[in-house]
Amino acid sequence: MILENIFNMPPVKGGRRGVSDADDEDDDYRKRRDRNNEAVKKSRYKSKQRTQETFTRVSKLKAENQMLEDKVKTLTKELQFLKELFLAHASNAQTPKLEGVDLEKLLEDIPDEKEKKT
Amino acid sequence: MILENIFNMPPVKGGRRGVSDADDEDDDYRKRRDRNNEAVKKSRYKSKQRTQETFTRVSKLKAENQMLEDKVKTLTKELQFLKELFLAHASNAQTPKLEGVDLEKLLEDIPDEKEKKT
DNA sequence: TTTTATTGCGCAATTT
DNA sequence: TAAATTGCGCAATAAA
Repeated sequence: MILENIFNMPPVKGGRRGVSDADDEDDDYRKRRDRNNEAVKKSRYKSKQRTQETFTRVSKLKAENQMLEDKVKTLTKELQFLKELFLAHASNAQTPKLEGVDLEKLLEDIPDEKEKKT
Repeated sequence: MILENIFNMPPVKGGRRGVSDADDEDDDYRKRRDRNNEAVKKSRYKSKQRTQETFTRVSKLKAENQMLEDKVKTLTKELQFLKELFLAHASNAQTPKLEGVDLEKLLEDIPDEKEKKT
């Protein structure tokens, strides 16, 4: 945690460190720098990928959301309709005012709880 | 588009460019570098902000989505129930099998198409 | 301790 | 001409 700089020693051209080392350490340094530079590229690439995916994710979720909202709207309307139908029938069993409606079609339109995504 | 380097001239210590310029240009250079460095920080900060917001966006959308799915599920069940009720009544008007159900409560539970977000 | 992964930062090229 | 972006390398340091 102190001043180790174990990884990289700045190119200290003037002022050798040990005694029996010519340019071996320089090569080592370069080698390490190059490897790190590669790692950096890799890391940044991954990062960009994630960001991109996140944006895509937002798009998908927005679309899914829209679909669900439409569905809720439709279901609500159908329920509203049935509700009125019921009330009418209940309050006046002898006057099937709405009885003539396309009940069959309505029942067909009822979603069967299919379409379950994630 | 060529090799202009209009913005920054690398610190060419040795080898003056003009003749009547001592370190004015160096100061200029520094000044420009510093300003650019600031701009860079600012830009990267904004970038991170956007990324962060995007992540937040995903979370919110996911939550909203979950809510909508639950709602659809509930509405579907209610419709399913009414559907059966209807069929029972239609096929056998004299045998109100399901008539005893908590119709009132059901009707109350019906969403009133409120809650319209964006 | 060594190696790889992340991150902040500055330079320069390029874009706006 | 200045500010905003972006690719890139260095070094510190976090994570393996």
